[in-house]
Amino acid sequence: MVRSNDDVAALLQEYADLISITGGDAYRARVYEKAARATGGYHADVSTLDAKGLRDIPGVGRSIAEKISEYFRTGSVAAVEELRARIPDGVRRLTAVPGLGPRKALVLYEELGVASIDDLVAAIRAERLRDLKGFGPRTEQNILHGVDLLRSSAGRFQLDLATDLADDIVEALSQVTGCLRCTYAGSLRRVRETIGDIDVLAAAEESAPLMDAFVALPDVTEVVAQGASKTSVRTRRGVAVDLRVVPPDSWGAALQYFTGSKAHNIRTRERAVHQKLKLSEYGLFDAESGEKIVSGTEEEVYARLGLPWIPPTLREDRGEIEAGLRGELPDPVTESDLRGDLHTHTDLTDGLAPAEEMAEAAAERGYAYYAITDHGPDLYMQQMTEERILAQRERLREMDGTYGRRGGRDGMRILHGVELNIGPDGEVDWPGEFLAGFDLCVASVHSHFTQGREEMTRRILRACENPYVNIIGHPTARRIGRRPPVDADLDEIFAACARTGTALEINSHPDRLDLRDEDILRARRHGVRFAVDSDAHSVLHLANMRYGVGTAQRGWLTKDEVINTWPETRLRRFLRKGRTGHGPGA
DNA sequence: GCCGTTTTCGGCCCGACTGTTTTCAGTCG
Repeated sequence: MVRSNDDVAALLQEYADLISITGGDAYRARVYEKAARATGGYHADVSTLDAKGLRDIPGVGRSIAEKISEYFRTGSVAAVEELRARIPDGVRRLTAVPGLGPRKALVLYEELGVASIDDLVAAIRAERLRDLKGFGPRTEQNILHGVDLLRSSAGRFQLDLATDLADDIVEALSQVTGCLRCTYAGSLRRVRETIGDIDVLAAAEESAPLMDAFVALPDVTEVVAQGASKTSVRTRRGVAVDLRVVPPDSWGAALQYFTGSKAHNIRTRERAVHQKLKLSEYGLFDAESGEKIVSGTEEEVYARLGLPWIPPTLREDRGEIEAGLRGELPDPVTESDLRGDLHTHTDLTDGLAPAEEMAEAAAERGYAYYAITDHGPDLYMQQMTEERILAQRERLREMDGTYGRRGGRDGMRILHGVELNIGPDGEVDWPGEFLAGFDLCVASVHSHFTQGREEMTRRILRACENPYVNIIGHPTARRIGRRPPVDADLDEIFAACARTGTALEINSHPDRLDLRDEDILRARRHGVRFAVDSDAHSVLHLANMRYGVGTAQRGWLTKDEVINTWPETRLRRFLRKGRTGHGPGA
């Protein structure tokens, strides 16, 4: 659901950015950032909270609570408006360029009048940056590189934003009288990692009531086109949404057509032609007589083409047609197959919620086991120590089995883990003796992203060979639109994972989705096991699992390849890896 | 601006890297 929490979080973050750009107190900016994060991840809808309720949000005190109230009361916040008047929004958007922060953005604006990404690129091309104090030719190159990165994802939206919006729209339209079916199609249904626009499909005898309801939705800011079968709008967050209304008996053909991908559709239409048929969004027809054969359901359409129904996440023309013809389509892992989450954080490090709240929410998801894996000490800003993590272990041992439907010792098992930092040479935070006390260890790259290919490969291989490392977290360390994947010989790493019994993570966070689908397809050929994890830093993030599962499906993963679908005993056996002697107590 | 079994004032996650410097500011995680 699109929540007002996200609006408030965005506003607080914007204010923090503006404070930083205008050279305000850095601590003040940080407080607003923290409040933004806490609000975005808060379990209750902030628009329903009173002053006291607002102040229960961590990091929200009197002043911020008042600003939030002011926002809901008047639609804006005076303090934010004041800074907005001083700094054009384009200047703030400059700080989204990796390598370009608030200080440099202000210099660029004040000295060169740069107030947009386009201005910025023009100024770099004219070599005007290098004369500024603190800038040079290398800075120009780095910023230009950052702009490329940003632009590679420009016009596309993060999967969670698009999904939330689409869910809301589908829910609203489903209530309209006469709406027989409604769902979203397109790349969102295929769970692509970013979304260009949203395609919503509805079935009704009459389209007008649906079209009217659609353009009247509160999120709609602009109607681009309105017709009987298709209406296009733009929404508050800039996402374009198309609604297509089709007659009920065309539903299957339309859904198949609008789900795509284009490449997949070309293949299915080719198959139709070979069978003297014609496939369109209206149905499957006899090519000669023009007589309609089927159109009601996707299953019927595929069946008439000699194919089993193909899960949308597989429809990319990556061999799914051939596999379907051979009867070898994989049965993709689903969210309900998951028995647990193996990578999550608490407020002991950079998470927002205490372990108890996270465990409670995990138990509500029906998990049989749940791992808490806060950051190790090498991520210096997290201030972890042996004492702190051992104290956490004691608490978790007490909580073990007490959450979940059955309660008592039969309840959800709580695993104590850690997210280790893979250092530049492949070393991790703690020696083996200490790591042996954990139920599992995730190890991830968090620094030195630009190492050369050989060094990076060696580094990650070394982590795989560590007998205590069970899962390589977000293996390529990419951030969609912000940081490219690290340069490493992935096939060598995949082979090492298979050899050593190290799982590769599919990190479900919508700005990571790492491994990505193509890499998963390659990795599984090596016989690697995977862990689909939320990497949750708040209770709400636990639900990001759906994106990780979608990504796993796009990588053709079946349940058996994903270790956190396994029963606990099988999982524990896997987690023992190559360890001898002092294994973790089960 | 928030927060407190160290405190209602004085702290605030800290260190590394980069490119620009000639001793450091800015950015990042």
